[in-house]
Amino acid sequence: MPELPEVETVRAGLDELIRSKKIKEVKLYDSPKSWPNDVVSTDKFVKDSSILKVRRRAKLLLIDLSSNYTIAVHLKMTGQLVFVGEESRFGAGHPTDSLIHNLPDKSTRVELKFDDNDSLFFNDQRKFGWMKLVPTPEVDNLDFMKKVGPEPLDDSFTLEVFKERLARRKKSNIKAVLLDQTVLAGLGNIYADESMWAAKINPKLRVNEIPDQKIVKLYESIREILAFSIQAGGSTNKNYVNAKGERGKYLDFANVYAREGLPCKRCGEPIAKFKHAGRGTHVCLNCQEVEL
DNA sequence: CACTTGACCTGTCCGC
DNA sequence: TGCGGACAGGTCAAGT
Repeated sequence: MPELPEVETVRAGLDELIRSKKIKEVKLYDSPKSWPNDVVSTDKFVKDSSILKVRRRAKLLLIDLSSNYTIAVHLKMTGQLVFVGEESRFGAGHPTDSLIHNLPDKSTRVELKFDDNDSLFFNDQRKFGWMKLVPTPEVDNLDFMKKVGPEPLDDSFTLEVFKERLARRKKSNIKAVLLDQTVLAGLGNIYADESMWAAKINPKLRVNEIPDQKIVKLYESIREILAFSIQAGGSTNKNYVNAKGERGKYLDFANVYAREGLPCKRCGEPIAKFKHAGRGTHVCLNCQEVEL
């Protein structure tokens, strides 16, 4: 999925598109057997309630309902939340770069139907994602919410906070640490690689092997890159789309992710890709001083 | 304990 | 064209 900028883009789009709409019906397209996650069913706390607002914490979307319940949605790798309204159904104003043409499709798991006949589709090709219904006051008590690290774009996320979080994992590999949601919320494979390139950090180093001045640069880079990507509507590599079914444009500006073999934008050496911390990892061997 | 690996699924792409 | 294997943006549980 979707990392922080993608989830935030979906959140902002959804909040605008579905806020105050009333849910008329919840339709499940997948049998519980093939999708054993905890699903929103035609529960009385969903049907006939209205959308109050759409929130985000880390990579989790929280759709607050007037019933005082919240639909929590995790998109994982391939989840999509796509709104289909009057305009997209009948062509006028249909986004030109929409990747979504006809819904429901093969990957549709859940449809929320609103009383004005607009719909919100939850699609998920790989079925890793989930939706669950939680009483709104209990959202903050979810294990996930208690464990997850700070929001990197919050004002309260200072350089000192970042250093504190990293200090918990001094001997660990920096890439694994950046991907660890309990250290810091929201980074995934794309933005971890992009941030380390910006700070000229070798992803193979342990946290305590990185000079302080590069940690400072990493802190700034993470915030700048995430903010920039939100402006660009996130990254679409394969599946990701926003709430209107449109692609994100961040990868047009990416420095390393999905650029294997292309020249580094700083030094011109070709970008390399290798497996590290269990993930495809993109670096400039020269700028980041990486030995394969 | 802390870190690494495999599993969850489906689709796509690459090499033979 | 067909088939097997590797890989894909995330997160757990299980194993070392």
